[in-house]
Amino acid sequence: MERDPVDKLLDAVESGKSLITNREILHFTYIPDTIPHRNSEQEQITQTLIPILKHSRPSNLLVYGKPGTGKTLVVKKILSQIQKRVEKSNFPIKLVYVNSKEETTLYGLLVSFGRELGLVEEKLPSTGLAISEVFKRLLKTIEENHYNIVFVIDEIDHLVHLVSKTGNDVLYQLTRANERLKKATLTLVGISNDLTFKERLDPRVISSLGEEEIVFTNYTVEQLKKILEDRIQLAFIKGAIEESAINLCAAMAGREHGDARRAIDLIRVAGEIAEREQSNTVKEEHIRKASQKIEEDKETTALRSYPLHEKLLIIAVMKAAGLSTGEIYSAYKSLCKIIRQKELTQRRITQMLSEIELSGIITGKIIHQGIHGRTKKYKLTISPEMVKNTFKDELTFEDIL
DNA sequence: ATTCCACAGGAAACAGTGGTCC
DNA sequence: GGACCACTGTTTCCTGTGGAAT
Repeated sequence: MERDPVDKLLDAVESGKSLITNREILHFTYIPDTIPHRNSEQEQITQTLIPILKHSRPSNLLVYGKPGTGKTLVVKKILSQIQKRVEKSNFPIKLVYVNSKEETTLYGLLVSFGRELGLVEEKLPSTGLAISEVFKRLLKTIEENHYNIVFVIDEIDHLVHLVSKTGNDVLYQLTRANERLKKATLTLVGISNDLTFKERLDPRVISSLGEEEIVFTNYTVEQLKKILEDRIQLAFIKGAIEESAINLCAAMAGREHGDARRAIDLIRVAGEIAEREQSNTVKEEHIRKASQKIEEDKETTALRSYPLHEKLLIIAVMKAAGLSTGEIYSAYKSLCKIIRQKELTQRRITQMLSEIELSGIITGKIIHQGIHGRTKKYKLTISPEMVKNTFKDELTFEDIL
């Protein structure tokens, strides 16, 4: 009698033991008691913030570092420690943490700042007001409550990008807010992934925001390995991961500017794959598979999240691989005709192409063809099958794939 | 030495949405 | 109910460009 294949599989999975004992620890946001290899940075940051405890205004602070170097974790940890110290005193310190990437607009960023200060919808509506009005209300609340604010702006480079688009000088006003506050203070802590973003800043802002700067250097492969070992000890059963796998994992993450988040992600996914394959240990091949899976997942989510015309354009590039903008534009126009969509102008399409190029799904190369003009030739960096598979469920594209 | 192609990509303006305020 | 605001996605208009062809 042949056994049911599903049953067989389920039996096998049940009898195989789990390699991972605590998944929570395999997420980067899990904060261990100590953050490894960042003692000097922690000390520096604490130094600059100490004036708060002495009831005076500390320097504004800029923290730099590539993704996954632990910047945000360190800042959050220190601030919560400071807050604990002053909790019982009658000297209120308020910590406000805002991530610029989570807000699409400048307005939204200021509003979420206001919400943290306890301004409700009626006092600070989330649309409709002038930005200067929002600002006025924020300062009024701070002043009235005699708050001492530490305003942490994560990914401040993104904020600078937003500001430069609208031409508003909110950052400047923030850095000078103390001149308008009499019974309260405002300290800014900016966190940035981009070491060059200062160049795009108004020089008046740099002088006050960049009073103190702290750089988080990239983790070395050895440090990554130590971090991994710490987490593995907590999250995997003993001996579940082969030494060579840890080495490979640290090396792969180290190659990408020492990103600890990526290293931990890699080991987690590798563990899951190994479990599914009912392997007793996590081996090098699992790390490799994990790396590939993470890449592919990133690509499919990116593809899915594009709006209609961008998707059409990606399909057009797929069909007209290696062709010039003009040819891609005609391909796109005929696709529009088939699915009865109004086509956009060529100017908009060139813009979209460069936006998609930024995400890495397509690459473009400028070609000078003499009398045949200048153009940019695009091609997909991912496999056409990937595009087809991702889009095949969408009814709109039924006729064109 | 000029000309001239086929776009790239900047700047500005505009339409539409969803809101406040008085 | 009209003036005003922020913001997005778009169109319109424009200037610039490297090198094959002349």
